Amino acid sequence: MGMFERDTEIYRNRDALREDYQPAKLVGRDEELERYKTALQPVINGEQPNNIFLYGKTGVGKTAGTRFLLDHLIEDAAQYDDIELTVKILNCDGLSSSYQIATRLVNKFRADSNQISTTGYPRATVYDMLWSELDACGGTIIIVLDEVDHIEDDSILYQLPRARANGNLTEAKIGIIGISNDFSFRDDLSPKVKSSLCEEELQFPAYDANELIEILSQRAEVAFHEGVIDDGVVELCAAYGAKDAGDARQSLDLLMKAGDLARDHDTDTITDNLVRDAREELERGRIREGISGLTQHGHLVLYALLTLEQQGKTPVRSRDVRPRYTSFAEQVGADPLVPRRMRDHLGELSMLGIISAVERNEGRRGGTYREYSLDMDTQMILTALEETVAQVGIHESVAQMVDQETTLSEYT
DNA sequence: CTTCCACGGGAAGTGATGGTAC
DNA sequence: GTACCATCACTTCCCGTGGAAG
Repeated sequence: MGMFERDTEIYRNRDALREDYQPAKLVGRDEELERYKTALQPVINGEQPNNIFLYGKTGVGKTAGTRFLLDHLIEDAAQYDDIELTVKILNCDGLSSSYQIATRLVNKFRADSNQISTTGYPRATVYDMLWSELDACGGTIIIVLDEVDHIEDDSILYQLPRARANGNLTEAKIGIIGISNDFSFRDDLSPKVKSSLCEEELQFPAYDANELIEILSQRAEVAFHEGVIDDGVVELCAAYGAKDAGDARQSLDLLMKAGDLARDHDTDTITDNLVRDAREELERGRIREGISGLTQHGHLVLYALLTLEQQGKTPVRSRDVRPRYTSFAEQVGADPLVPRRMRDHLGELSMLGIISAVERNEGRRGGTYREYSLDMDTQMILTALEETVAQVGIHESVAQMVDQETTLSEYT
């Protein structure tokens, strides 16, 4: 027996559950894709492409549908000698400024050996680089900006569609496809940008439970061997996805995680219980990821709330979190943040779903304030903190306190 | 009705960090 | 090296708000 041994194989093709898998047919998006196709038609006619704005909640097939159509568009455009089509897809997640978008776009057009740094240049320099890359590429260029709502300024969305009119480009014809799950993003755009970016608007509605079941069944059939999935598992995964705004991605992730758990445990069937375990596991991952992205003070605020929860002092308003937080900050030799900033951290934690906030208003007596409490199991948060945080001194004493379920008198 | 509270949101500014260009 | 440049976490300050108290 070697060191490695093949697992009991429940998967026929695990990739079919991945986000980037492209099934031959996209379920439940017929009308949307038909309209999308019409909006892309000018490309094949060799005309200036439409700018398209696509919106709909997460996991409703916006990105999948876009990739699907653009792959076909590239294929079909190849049959016409007079069309040189280039498609670049950029996910704007984690990029907050037009400057960042511009640097990434320049790099998309450049060879791996010739990439530019994402900081350091003046803004105008980066734009000039972008124009020369676009013109050097030439032909028809479609730029897909996925999660475009992450960009906090209009600049690139204003510049790109107008680059030709403003004389920055002479060769290339540019089409922008903006994808967003934030409905209000469109309304917040300046009128100038709105009119050019939103020439064609497409809306993808959420999947209903039946569509989710159909999608999951379609993928599961490819992904798993016969008889691996218990009755009701697909429906359960679909139900979780449907509850969270018709999100197919979430349902698929859940099914895949359940499959992975089954494989790890050397069992050959996926049961309802395994799906529930998978859900917990995914939740843990989400929390861990959220916590690892926090600053030192974010962690200290969370430790403060954690101990208060442990002592049964939650829900607690920010002014009562503060003394605990400042004492922790002093223990690790950090200057405590100003109250306003500490509240920002509390708000960030509740955005991440790690803690929950309830707004209260006692009018003239108490004004408006928020009461915070932990939204997750204390032990789970503590474990996540331990894995990602190097706040040794605090962590030890907090962990001990949680373990013994005693109240340490020095933190009152 | 007005008053008042503790907030949240936003603007402006600071100083550190990490980068380019000369 | 110097002169710039963008970005981040943060501070400071100010203004607007919901709703019970007066």
